[in-house]
Amino acid sequence: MKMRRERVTIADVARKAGVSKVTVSYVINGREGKVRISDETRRRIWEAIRELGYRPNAVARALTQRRTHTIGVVMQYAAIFGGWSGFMLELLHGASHEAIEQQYDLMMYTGAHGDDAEHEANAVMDGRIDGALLLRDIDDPLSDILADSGFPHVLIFTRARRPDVYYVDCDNVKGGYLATKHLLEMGHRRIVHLRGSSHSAPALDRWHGYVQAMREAGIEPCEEWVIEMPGPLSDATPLVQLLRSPQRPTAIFAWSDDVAIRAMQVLREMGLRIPEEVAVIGYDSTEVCNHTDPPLTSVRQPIYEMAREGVRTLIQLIEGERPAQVANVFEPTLEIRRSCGAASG
Amino acid sequence: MKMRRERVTIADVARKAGVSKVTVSYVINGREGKVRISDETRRRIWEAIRELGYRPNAVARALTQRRTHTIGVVMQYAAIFGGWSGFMLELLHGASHEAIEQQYDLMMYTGAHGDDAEHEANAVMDGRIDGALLLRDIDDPLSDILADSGFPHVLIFTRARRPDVYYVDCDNVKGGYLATKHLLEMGHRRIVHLRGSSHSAPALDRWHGYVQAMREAGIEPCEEWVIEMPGPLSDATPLVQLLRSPQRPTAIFAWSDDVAIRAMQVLREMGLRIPEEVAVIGYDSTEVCNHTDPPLTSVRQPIYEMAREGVRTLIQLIEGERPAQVANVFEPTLEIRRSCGAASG
DNA sequence: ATATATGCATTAACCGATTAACGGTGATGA
DNA sequence: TCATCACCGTTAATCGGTTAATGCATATAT
Repeated sequence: MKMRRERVTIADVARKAGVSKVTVSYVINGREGKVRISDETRRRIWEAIRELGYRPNAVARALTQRRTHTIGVVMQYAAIFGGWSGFMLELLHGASHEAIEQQYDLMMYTGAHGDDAEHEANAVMDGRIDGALLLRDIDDPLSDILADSGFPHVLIFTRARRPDVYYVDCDNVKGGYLATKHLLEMGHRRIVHLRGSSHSAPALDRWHGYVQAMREAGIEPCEEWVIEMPGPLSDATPLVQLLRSPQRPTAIFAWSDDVAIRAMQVLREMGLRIPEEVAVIGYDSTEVCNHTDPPLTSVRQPIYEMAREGVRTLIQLIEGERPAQVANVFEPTLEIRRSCGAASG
Repeated sequence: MKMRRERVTIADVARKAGVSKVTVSYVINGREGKVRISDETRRRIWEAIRELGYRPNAVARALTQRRTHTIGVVMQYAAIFGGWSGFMLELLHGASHEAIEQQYDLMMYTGAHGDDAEHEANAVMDGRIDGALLLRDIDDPLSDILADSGFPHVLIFTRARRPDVYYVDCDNVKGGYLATKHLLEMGHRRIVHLRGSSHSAPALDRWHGYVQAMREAGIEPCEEWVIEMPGPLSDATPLVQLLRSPQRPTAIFAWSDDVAIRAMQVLREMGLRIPEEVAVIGYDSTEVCNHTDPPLTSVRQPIYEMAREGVRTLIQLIEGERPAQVANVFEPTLEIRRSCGAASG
């Protein structure tokens, strides 16, 4: 058993068992009803499979069936793995849990292969996956190409631009509103928003929620109060400058937990106490929020469940069902910890 | 462009361009030298490809070439995504970075499909991936099966049991030693070790490093001081009990960052101050250590780089090279923060 | 005695590509 | 005039499976 054996094919098994390839195929796949196989033959075939150490080739099978039982998770950049919160981890956990349960495998695409959308679409639709979960920007053309080709896919953590594209999202306007409202209720007026990328629908929506809450409170948020900070490694000098200004903001609403954590770091370096001098609120309420100093109040979206739901929907599409609702929008909830000065709980 | 077109194959392109399939194949793959194609023909073929919206089928290609340009990351359980630290995130970041750079795609396997090793081996060797990166227990039989079949694979974050199996690891005995030594140098004598699973080579090695350092200091670590706590959600009552005993431990060495964070949580709940009453040290020194309260001193292994190195080695194996050294062992370093009372820096 | 059913398995075609080997011009050189 | 070469491409086989249609005994029904 130690040497590198030649590849064993179904033909080898058939030869050894003294039957045709087709018979072996039927036995392996348990296609009773189509064709009948005697117990004796079945036994001989399994024996041959065992003795030869035969392993079915999924590629060959995929070619005839035009099905791989594999789904892809397509991200915009590999850098999303560089986040400080466990967002991506929780997403993958949910996705793989559901995939395993439904006997699907997972492939990961992180863009930047051939760069342009057409090339990415080629990679996605090259037959290796039956469908894709897209974690992409709102202005990304990939979904359009897939939709035009009738390729099963579901967007997650964003809305879709087209009415025929399935997506799983959380109400980000409401989330942004909840966060800002909480700060307002804690008495803050000068609230800075650290916004995500302008290509990200969640980021834009959360920002709108912020604006809405501010206006509702009779405050017109000025431009300098909205700082684009897509990731924890983004340039923080605009924030620092703002914190040095005479009319220093008293609260920060960060569009994601990791950016909030970065903000807390900045505050600490500047010697500003949280939440006494500046309150901070994050978004996603990932596990890390429980362990920061102070624990980070954050708006929760049920990442794990949303990812599972995305996979569930995708598999339905792959298997020819049409889930009734194209949009699957979860509700965000506020999870109060300590970074905003409210009584935790 | 809106309707779901039928699958376009290379034969369709050939027909439209008025040439044979083979000619199209040669043009697409730029196989100059093998066969000569006139500029005019080449032009017609590309035009046909564009007009028909042809996308090459990677499955068919993989069948003939017996190559998919895809590698698998094989984990033991999906639950590894449930960790509180960004270990898995950093691993995936490094792995996908290197894979992208080398034009490979990534598949993820999280075990538990058919359960037993033979089934898992079938899944891994079913032709969809060219090689695998294994993140598995030390007593796991999967690597043996792959090795016996000559299937390219590399173990990461563990050593190998066989001399012919490539692996990328970090010196965990030394890491455990470093952590314990640091606590000893800070004056601690009653040091508890929160050990990982007994199936995990890193966990066992770190434990041995702990024992070694303790003995070197003339302390025989008693059994109750070593508590098995593989994950942050493991039962913590043994730890709680130990902390309630009259001879309360003054320091905790956790085998991973997330377990260390859990320990800090327990300490906080018991009203014990860190590091004044109990010092805590973790392992991996992931990003989260910078943000905990207090920042967590931890032994660093360069996860990102190790993952890249694993992929690099794997691709060499796939492409027929034999990297000189089978074992690739990185050095751990101590990263002092605040949770042990030492001057941070 | 003939038709029908049942049990068991086979043959042929196909999935969508790749690779090795060969073929037919027209121009050039001996 | 015949051989040789360059040029441009084709034919046939193959990768490792699946599916539809068919074949051929033997047993049972009419």
